[in-house]
Amino acid sequence: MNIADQTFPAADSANEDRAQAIRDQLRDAIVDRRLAPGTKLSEGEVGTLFEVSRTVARAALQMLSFEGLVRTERNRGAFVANPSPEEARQVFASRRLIEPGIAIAAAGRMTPAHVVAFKAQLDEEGRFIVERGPSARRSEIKASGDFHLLLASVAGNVILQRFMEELVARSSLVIALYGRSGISSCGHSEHMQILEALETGNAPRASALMLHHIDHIEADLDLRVRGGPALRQALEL
Amino acid sequence: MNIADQTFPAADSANEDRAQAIRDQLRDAIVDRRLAPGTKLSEGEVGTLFEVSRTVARAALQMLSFEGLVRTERNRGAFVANPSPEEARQVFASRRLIEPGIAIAAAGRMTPAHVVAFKAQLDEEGRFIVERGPSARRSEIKASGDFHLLLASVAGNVILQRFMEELVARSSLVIALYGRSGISSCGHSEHMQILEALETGNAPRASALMLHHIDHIEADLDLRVRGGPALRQALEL
DNA sequence: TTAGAAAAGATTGCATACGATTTTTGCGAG
DNA sequence: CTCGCAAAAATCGTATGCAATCTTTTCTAA
Repeated sequence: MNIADQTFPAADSANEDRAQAIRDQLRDAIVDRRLAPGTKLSEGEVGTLFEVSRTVARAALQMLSFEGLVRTERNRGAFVANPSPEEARQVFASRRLIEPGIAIAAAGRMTPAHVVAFKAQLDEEGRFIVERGPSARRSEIKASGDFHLLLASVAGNVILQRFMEELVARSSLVIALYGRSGISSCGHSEHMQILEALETGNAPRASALMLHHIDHIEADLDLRVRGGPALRQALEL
Repeated sequence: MNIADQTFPAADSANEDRAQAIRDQLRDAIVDRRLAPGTKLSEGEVGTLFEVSRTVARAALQMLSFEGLVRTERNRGAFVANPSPEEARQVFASRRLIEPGIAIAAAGRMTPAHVVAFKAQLDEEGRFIVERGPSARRSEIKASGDFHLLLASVAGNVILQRFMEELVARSSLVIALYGRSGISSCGHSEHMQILEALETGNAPRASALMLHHIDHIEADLDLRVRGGPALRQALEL
C-alpha cells in the first residue's frame, strides 16, 4: 500500500502529534476510497507502514473510530467503516438539520477574502468535473466536500465545524459506496448558486439552496439494500 | 429502556473496555462539578486512582479530550476544560440549531413507553428542585441534561444523539461555570410543556418551545468576561 | 536582595514485552 | 471428501521502561 508515501515528516507535523498526522493520512485514504470499506486496519500493519509503534497507530485508529470512519471490534481489530443505508440516511438527515443553519451564519460573516477562497475552491472543483476516470471522481467527491467544510469554517462556530467535518467525511464514504454516476456536475452548479447567495448576503436563499442541495445529493444515492442486510453482513470481510 | 440502563457500572462495564468505564466516571465527575474546571488530570494520578496503568488512563483522557470536556497540552498534561464565554455561546448556538429539529423528529416517534420514560425523568428532575444545597443543584443540572438526552434518543438518529451528548455535557460545564442561581425551576416547567407537545404530536409547538427553552437557559448565564480574558488566561493554573 | 542559570524532579511521548483472545492451520476420524 | 478438534499463528489489551520535555528548586553572582 502506498498510504504512507510521505517521505519526510514535515516540520509542522513533526512538531505535532504523530498519531494525528497518521489519522489525517488514513482519513484522506478512506475518504478517497483508496482504502475500501471493510478493509482491515491492524495496529501492527499501520504501525509498520508509518514506521511507528503500535501505541501510536492504535491512537490514530481510536481517533478515526470516534469520527465514525473506522469501526473497532474488541480483540479483533479495526476496519474501515461500511455504513449501512440506515446510517447513510442518518448522515444526511443530520446534514439537512445543520447545514442550512450554517449557511445562514456564514452569509452574515462573508468577507471579500472568503469570496476569493470560495472562488478558488469552485475552480478546483470544476477542474475535476471535466476530467473523467476513477481518480478524478475521487478528487471530485473530496473537492465537493471541501466546499462544505469551507462554508462551515466561515460560519465561525468551531463546534459545528467539527460536526461538519465528521459529517462530510462520512458523506464521502456513503457517496463512494452508494453513489450513482453522473451526479456532481449538478452539485457544482448548486455550489455556485449558494456562493452567489452568500455574496449578496441573502441568507434565506443560501439556506434554502443548501437544503435542496443536500436533498439532491441524497436523491442521487441508491440506498436500496443490495441482497439484503443479512447477506451483506455475512459476506463482509 | 433508554434511561434504565443508567444503573451501576458493575458487571457490564467490567466486561467492557476499562478505558470507557473510566471515561464515563470522569465525565460524570466533570459534569457534576466534582472536578472543577482547570483541574489537572495527570495520567499517573488517574491511573492509580482507578488502579490501571497509564496506558488505559491515557486512553480515557484522550476520549474526553475529543468530547471537549478535557483539554490536553503536549508534554504538559490534561486539564478539565474551562470553556470561555465565546465557547459557551457556540455551544448554545449549536443547540439552538440542532435541538428544535430533534424535537420535531422525536414528536413523530413518541410511543407510550417513551411517555412513561419522560414522566419518570421529569419526576426525578422535580425532586432535585425542591431540595436545596450544592449537591442537589449538581443533580439538578445533570437531571436537566438527561431530559435532553432522552429526547435525543427518542429522535432515533444515533449521529445526532452523539452530538447532543457532547453538547449537553459541555452545557453542564458552562452552566456550572457561568450559571446564576434560581434558574432551573422555570426550566423544569418548560420541560413539562415540551413533553405535553410531544405527547400530542404537536411537532411545531415542541420545536418552538425547545428553542425558547434554550434561549432561556442561555439568558440565565452571565457570560461577561470576569476581569478580562487575558487576566483569566494568566491566572488559570 | 534579586536576576539568572543550572540541576533535580515530575510528567508526558513512545517503544517494547507479555498474557489473553481470536483466527487460522493441520490432521485424523467418520 | 467433509467435518471436527487441537495446536499454532496472529492480533489485541495492558503494563512497564526509557528518553524527551516541561516545571520547580536551588545555587551563584551582580
